[in-house]
Amino acid sequence: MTSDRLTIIEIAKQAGVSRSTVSRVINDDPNVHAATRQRVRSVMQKLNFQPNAAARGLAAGKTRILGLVIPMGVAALFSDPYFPQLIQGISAACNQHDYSTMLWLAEPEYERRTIQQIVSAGMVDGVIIASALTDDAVIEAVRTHKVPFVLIGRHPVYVDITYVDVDNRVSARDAVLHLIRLGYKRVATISGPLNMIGGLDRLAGYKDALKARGIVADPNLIAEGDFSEASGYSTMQQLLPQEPDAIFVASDTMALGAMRALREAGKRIPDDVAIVGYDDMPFAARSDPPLTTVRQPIHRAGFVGAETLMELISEQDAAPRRVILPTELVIRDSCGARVMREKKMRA
Amino acid sequence: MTSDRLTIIEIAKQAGVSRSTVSRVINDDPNVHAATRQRVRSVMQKLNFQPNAAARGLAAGKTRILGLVIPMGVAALFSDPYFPQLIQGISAACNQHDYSTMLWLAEPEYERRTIQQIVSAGMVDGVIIASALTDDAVIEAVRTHKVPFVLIGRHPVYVDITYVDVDNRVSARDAVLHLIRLGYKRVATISGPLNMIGGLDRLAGYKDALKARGIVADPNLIAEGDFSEASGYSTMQQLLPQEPDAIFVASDTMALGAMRALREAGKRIPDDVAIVGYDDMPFAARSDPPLTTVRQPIHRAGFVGAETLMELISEQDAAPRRVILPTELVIRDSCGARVMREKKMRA
DNA sequence: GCTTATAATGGGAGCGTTCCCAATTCTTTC
DNA sequence: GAAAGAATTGGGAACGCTCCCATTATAAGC
Repeated sequence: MTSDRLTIIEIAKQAGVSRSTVSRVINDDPNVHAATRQRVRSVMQKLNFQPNAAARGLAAGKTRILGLVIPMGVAALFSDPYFPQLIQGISAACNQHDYSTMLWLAEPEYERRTIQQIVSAGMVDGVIIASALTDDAVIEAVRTHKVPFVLIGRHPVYVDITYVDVDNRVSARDAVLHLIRLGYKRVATISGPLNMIGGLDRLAGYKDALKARGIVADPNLIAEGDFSEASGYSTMQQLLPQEPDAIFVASDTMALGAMRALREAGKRIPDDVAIVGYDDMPFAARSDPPLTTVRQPIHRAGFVGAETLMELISEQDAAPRRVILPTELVIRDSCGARVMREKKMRA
Repeated sequence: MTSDRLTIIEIAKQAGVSRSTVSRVINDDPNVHAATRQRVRSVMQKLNFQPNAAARGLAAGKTRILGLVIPMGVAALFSDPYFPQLIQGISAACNQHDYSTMLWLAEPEYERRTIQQIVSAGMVDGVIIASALTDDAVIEAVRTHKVPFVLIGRHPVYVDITYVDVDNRVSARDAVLHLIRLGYKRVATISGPLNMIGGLDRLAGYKDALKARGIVADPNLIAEGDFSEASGYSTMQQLLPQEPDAIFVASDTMALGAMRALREAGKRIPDDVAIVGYDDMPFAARSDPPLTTVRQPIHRAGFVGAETLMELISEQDAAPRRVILPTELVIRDSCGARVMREKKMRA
């Protein structure tokens, strides 16, 4: 029974070299003769050898694993395709750079243990924190433990943190300006949760737009949702008595809910109430009517976030980075722009 | 600078015991005096000690990490809430049992490397394979390498494999029988991809139902989709000339597409064409009209799958397990059952 | 051709745990 | 109160790799 685990030593033996040389080949050390490298490689290939991850991690102090932490405070996000897209981006970057992804959904009850594990068990070389609340405990923890990390979404307070984000504020402002330009007079908004930076920034953008046009923001036209369809629905109902003629909704999922409420109230979209969403989720193009929305590159954010984290890991004392990804206002039917243009052309 | 990493030895020193005893406490070995255990525990707590994962993994040969492998052949699944729910279930089980989750989205190009890594780098103690194609290479690999694994969804060929699934066939049959009982004469189906066991089984269930009622299946009323909204849409268009009066769609996401096609064709649901979906995704209850569908417990499947895998890991030579989770036909408006009942009551 | 620099290689010493066996300390029993 | 057994504890030897330094082979320079 020679079914011992395959180790670097066996490879060394078969290739006629030492442990060290095999290790060098594995780690792409340039100080190996080309012929030797080739020989070692082919032995590894032949035996289907894969170096033991735990041993490498222990010896080198690096695991080549990135942690993805998703605080589950806002479970709503998990019921739409936001996270799948983000995860795909991260995973693609990991595959490309020979990293793996560890996933932690931080449910509140387990959070303390989880956090400890993340920061001090040495399981991961760094972590990506997605859509954290503004006062997230995980951020605090990785910060004090000096674990490399990047946020998906900027941080409202700390300025020395690396993050990947879109310009929520400016893109929201532009979306609202689009509505104003189309002639709507009472533009309302359903914001995201205001304990998340994205929610906060998009609301600020909404206000910026009004101010830019000299319009005084009416607090009755502003309501807070939680990114879920249900909240879009109920919040829209609550807003209806204020008779808005247009509404900027901080996520497509909520926009769907809002449209459902409008439909039930007998309002036509965009004729009675125009609507603009945010995200450009796959379903936005297929809703009835198709939703005008702000497209943000979620997959790309995950990809870039992971790559940025890898850079942070390899450079010690790397300076914090801020990556802002571009957005795009996708004009479909729900904002009324098309209808109006057609009318104008007919006239 | 005594900023050396905190190890078991420091804990031992401060608690006045040996390495071994600390290790015993960490691993809940009963052979430790209660008082000693207490003392060690409090020192660990005070210093916020977390044993090094790589070292444990190396020494014990166990990582307490489960791998979740999602072959990305069917990317469609990733754009609806199926995976988020599944992942949440798995993650919840892991949290509860002190495991972590490693995530691999197996993109075809990287698959070989990824597979090797999964099976022979010792990163994980076992793997969960979700929605694999029927001839998946990953399954082959974990099988020959004797890595414990469970499938989400049964395997069409191997019978000695542990899996968690719902009874796709029977539940699909019941859904179709429901339509037949309501009096529909030309019941069509949009199946899932036929290289996935779920797609296969649900189609078989459809045929079972027809046969049970002595109806000869009309191949023109059967069309294959790929679980995506777009495929639901185009497949429905293709089916329309056959003039079905009801349709069983193998996923809610496809059902959404089918409804869009029907709407565009001027068909009323359920009056002109009744429709039944599968999954009971969150959006099914809110579609227009609300979708009658087969509810399957996705979150629970993930949870149970993870727990089952943990059992497999701890018992050597465990016998394969087959877990079948219950489904439920959720009757809403799209199948016409309510409308009919109301009509009947009025009469 | 001999010295010196340089490219390749080898081997010892960890990395932080667990596991096993031996040693010690309590208990129990007669 | 001594012997035997059980409960508790300690320490050496892995686990499979990387890292550093020493050594050997090769190339370059005069």
